[in-house]
Amino acid sequence: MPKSREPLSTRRVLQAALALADSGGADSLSMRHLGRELGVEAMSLYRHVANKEAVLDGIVDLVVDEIDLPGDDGDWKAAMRRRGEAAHRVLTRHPWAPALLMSRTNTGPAMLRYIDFTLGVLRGAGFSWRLADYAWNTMDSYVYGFTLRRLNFPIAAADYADTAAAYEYLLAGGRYPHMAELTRQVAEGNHPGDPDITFGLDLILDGLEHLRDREAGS
Amino acid sequence: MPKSREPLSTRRVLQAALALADSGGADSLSMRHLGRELGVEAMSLYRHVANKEAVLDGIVDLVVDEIDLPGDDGDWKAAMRRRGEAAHRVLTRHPWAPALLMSRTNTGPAMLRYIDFTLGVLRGAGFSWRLADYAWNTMDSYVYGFTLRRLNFPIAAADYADTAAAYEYLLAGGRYPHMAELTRQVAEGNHPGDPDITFGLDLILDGLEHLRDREAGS
DNA sequence: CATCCTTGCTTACGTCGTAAGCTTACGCTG
DNA sequence: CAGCGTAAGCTTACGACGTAAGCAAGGATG
Repeated sequence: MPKSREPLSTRRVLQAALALADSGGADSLSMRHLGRELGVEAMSLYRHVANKEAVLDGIVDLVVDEIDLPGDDGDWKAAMRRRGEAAHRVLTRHPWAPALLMSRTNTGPAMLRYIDFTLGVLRGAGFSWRLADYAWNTMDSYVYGFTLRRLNFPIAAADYADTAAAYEYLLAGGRYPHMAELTRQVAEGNHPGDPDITFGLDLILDGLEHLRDREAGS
Repeated sequence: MPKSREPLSTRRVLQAALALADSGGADSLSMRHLGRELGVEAMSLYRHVANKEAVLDGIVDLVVDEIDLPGDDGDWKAAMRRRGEAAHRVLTRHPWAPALLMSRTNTGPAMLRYIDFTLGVLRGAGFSWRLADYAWNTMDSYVYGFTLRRLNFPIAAADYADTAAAYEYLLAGGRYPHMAELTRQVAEGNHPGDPDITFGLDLILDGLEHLRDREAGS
């Protein structure tokens, strides 16, 4: 047994915090728990981290840093779609992250790099500054919003059809006729029900392309 | 002073909780604080409400119930746009609400009514069940996502241009060239910067119309 | 009048973030 | 090598939090 353990550092604290959130969700990330995980008292963490807010900011930026930025090979739409899918994938790996990402102002280096890359792709594709700004805002609102909703969807994707049938009691009263019918369509297998992020992604990208071309033409 | 105050009720508890969240944000909504506001001990609330989760579910549904459903006058796009704008407006009035709305499964009556209405509009406009389902999911992911991000935007809309200039130190190092240039454009007044929900709303609605027509044609 | 049920109160437990001050041990200077 | 400053971690403590368990009072019902 090592009598003097490896010393703490901001980096080590944040990595442990990330692991803790991944394994037990955001609720299990307390300063006391985090200290225990590092073999240290809670108050010792404050030597390396201003407060819990700083820990949350830090691990969000660690997550954003995991998002791969595709190379810009000239096809801006493909690059943007891959970027959105990568973000969705990473955020799904860290289910506690989207809520934090959206409800705080994040100006960590990974986030800035990520936004800068996106603006670069759009500008390279001929978007005006105004349109590029609106474009990435729309994209990200959708991607984060979709991911957060998706993670809290009550039903695991696998047995969606089964569960939809079980929910039918809610809809039996005839008060929500369209929802009832939609549920029936899903239960009967006529429609997968489980939404996929690429639907909205392509929809938005096609729309953006159209706006860019119209702006250029006028 | 009335010796016997008006008795509590689930309704009264939820309304007080809503008022409390509106006035002090989600953090100020604790069972103890809520009891104090009603002239009652915290534990007394549990006669009328299962636990705090139920309170949160309840006030979210109260907020959703404030969203006006436009009459469906045959113009589905206008109805959907008004619906999105109304949701955005209501959620902006209750800034604590979007995070709760997105990160929990809400099956309150107001929410169900709201979704049912939306499905009705889309079905009435000739969307297939599959496309209608994807459509409202995309719309809502964007509307809630946009609203939540917008609420946490660091800069009040009014003085965006001024503040953008102040942020420039962050971008001076040349590490984020596109962000720096975008900030400059905003600071110089060439582009408002402040995003507006209708941009993405119209973008999505136009895309949906296109998909519907293509599906009908094939 | 006796009973029960509803409503609200009291007390208590284990958790949380963190302020304030203390101890320990390492590295530098003289 | 002695002395000391400083950094790292520890201890204690405070005022929140959600809520389990049981109690008290008062009105309704037999």
